[in-house]
This record gives sequence, C-alpha cells and structure tokens, in this order.
Amino acid sequence: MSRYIALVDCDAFYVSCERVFNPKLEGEPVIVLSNNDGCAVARSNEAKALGIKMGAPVFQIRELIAQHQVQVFSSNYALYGNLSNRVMQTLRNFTPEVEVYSIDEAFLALPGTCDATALTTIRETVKRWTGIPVSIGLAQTKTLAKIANHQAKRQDGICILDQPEAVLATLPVSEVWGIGRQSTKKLQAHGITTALDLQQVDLRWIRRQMGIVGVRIVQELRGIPCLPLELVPPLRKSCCVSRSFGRLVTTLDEMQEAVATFTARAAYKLRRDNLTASLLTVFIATNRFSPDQPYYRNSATVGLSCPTNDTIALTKAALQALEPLYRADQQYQKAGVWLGELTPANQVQRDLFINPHDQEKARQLMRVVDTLNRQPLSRTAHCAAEGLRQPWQMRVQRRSPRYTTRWDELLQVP
DNA sequence: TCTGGGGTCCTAGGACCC
DNA sequence: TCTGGGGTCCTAGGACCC
Repeated sequence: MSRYIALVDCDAFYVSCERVFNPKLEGEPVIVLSNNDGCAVARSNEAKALGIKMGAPVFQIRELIAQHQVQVFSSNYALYGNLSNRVMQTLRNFTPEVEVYSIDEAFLALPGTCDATALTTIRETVKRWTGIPVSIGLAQTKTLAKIANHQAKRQDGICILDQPEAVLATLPVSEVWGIGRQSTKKLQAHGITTALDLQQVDLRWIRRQMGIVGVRIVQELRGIPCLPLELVPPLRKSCCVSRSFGRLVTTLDEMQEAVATFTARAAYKLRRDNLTASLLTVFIATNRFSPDQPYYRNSATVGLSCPTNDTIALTKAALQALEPLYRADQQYQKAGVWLGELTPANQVQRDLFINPHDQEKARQLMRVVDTLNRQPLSRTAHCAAEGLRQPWQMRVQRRSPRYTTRWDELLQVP
C-alpha cells in the first residue's frame, strides 16, 4: 500500500488538559462540563465506568458525582485551545500532511511503510512534549481510520486496520462515522445492523436511500478514499456566537446587552480572520425543556449595505433586528448572533455612500480596541450597549486557572 | 433550579428562464 | 386547446460532526 491515513485522537481531551496541570487527578473520576456548566462533555475512563454518559445534564448525575467524589470542572477553552495547538505542532514533526479536524483530532497522511513502531513513536512523543495521551488508528481511508482509532482506544492506544472485515462485523452500524440516529433507524429497518452489512450493500440502493453521502461512506468502508485530506482549512462561510444565560432574561435591556456582547465577539472573530459579513441574523429562544411554558423562538435577518466587520455597525444592525423579536411576556434562556455571506476583507467593494475617510477612522478604532483586548476574553474596551455587570452571563463555577495564557494564572510550585 | 456551542454539507422544491 | 424539456439559482430544512 502506498499511503495510509492515520487518525490521532486525544484521549478524553479536556480531562487530559486538566490533568497536565493537576496530576492528582490521575486515576480519579473527572468530568468537564459544557458552557454554562450544563452537561458533561468530557469524561475520564473512571467517570465513564461510573456510567456517566456523554452529554449527560449535570443535574441528573448530581448523586453520582457526590457519591463517587467525581472531580468536576467548567470548560476552560483558553487552556484547551493552547494545548491543542501544541499537540498539532508536535504532529507536524512527523509529516507535513496534517488535517486538523477538531480541537482534539487530526488526520495524518503516512507512508505505506508505516508500522506499529512508528505509531508508538508518535504517541510517546506527543505525550512527552505536551502531556496529552493520544490514540492512533491507521487504515486506508478516513472512515476506516476512525474505526481503527475506535479499536485503538480499547487496546493499547494503537491499531492498524489492514483487513477490516473482522472488525466491521462486530461494529454496530451506528458507530460508523457519518451514520447518525436517522440513518441508523433507516438502515436497521432494512436489516443492516453492522458496519460489515453496510460495506456490502448495493451502491445503487444506498444512493437512493442516503444520497451521495451514503455512497461515499460505503466506498470508504471498502477502502476506496472519497474524503480527501484538507490540508489548508477552507474559508469559513459563517460565524456564530450564542450562549445560554446563567439565569433567565426577561427585560429588553438585558437582552440588548447580551446581543450586543455576542455581536462584539463575532465581529472580533471576523477581524481576527480578516473577513467581513453581509448578513446578520439575531435569534432568541425560551427554554425548550420547560414543561409549563410554550417554546418560543424567533429570528430576524438583516442585510448590510456594505460588508463589514466593524463592531459598531454590526451592533446597530443587531439591535435593530432584535427589536421586533422581543416579547415582554417571555422568559428567555438563550440568544445568539449569526454572521453570514463572509468574504475576505480585502475584497470588499467600496460603498459609494460611505466617506472613505470615516471608514478608515472606524478601522483604526477597531485596531485599537483589539489591541487593548488582546488578553483572551478581556473586556478592557467595549461598547456601552454591552453593559457592565452582565447579570445574564453564563455560569462558570469550577474553571481551573488559565495556566498557559495568563501571567497571573501561571502554575505555582510551592 | 439545573439540558452546550459552532460548524458543514446535501437535498428538495420553488421561481424563473429559454 | 395543447401544456416539453432542460437548465440555474435560491432557500429552508434535515442530518451529521465534535
């Protein structure tokens, strides 16, 4: 074989990040929560063994946590993002062909001569240089590499899947990458229950049932690559900032603060990536789980006459879009801002009705604001519309220090 | 009391055109 | 009265991923 695809996946990534700076957590049940301290999104093996499921709402597992003294952390994205970069940089030492697929996963192209010793070297190097344990699956396609990785996690951290059929026969079809709940139901109804069953279906049949997506999955299971490595991340097409509130929001004032805050964050992300937006959508929603209140959600979209990444222009548009959505008789649980039709900032057409001098002044203002706010999540300079106290902010009750990105939160060795 | 956030891709169907 | 065939573009919504 001339070429392999490896999937390198960090083990319980957020938990592992916490353990790097807090070795006492080793061997203990540990979980990391989603934003707003809502659900468990990362679990150590010890926590998994207790039966804590991925995405379990915290309030449903309170007893389990107390009973087994599970260590609980809020998400600390500054820390996880930084450690993720270190892992990815380490992987680039082994091949230039690295696709960063998510915060904790990367696909690597490796030569066909690659063997278990090489994988072990990669694994041990990442652990030594970053402190993060990874598992590596190797196969002929991305979809098979995913499955190999799945196997690796159950073994000693590496798996080479040369003859996949035996493994596919034992794997429920729902575990195949790209097969979600709906597809699982449909496939099972036709007697396809294992990955091997899926590998052997008729291509015309799967085309009718699942479209081109299904065909690709089946081909990949057969060892025929359909999903190329994306070495250069494609330009983003949209950008969304949304949050659940720490407590319900009822007043228009607070909702405006929140929407202005989310807009500022989204505008910053555009400037960071050198993009502008022509479309802005605001959405607000009540709690969809509330049994005694009907679920109300609504959204409004405004087009921007000139593509922009200016916080002030975008905030004006967002507040204007919010106005007709807001209803005084509702208790809101969540809001968000979505920016669409993104184009590179240097390709923006001149707007005949905007004075270029004013535009340049606005750009300079944003540069100053971004410099003042360079510390992650800092709010040294912001619009008045964002408010000061922000009582609706999400809960972050158990966040560990931002060891690697804040001088004042460096690890101290007594 | 308490249920995340941020994305992408694909398809079907409507409007419109020649 | 008859009422084709092929194409593009746009949008909404579904499905899925981590």
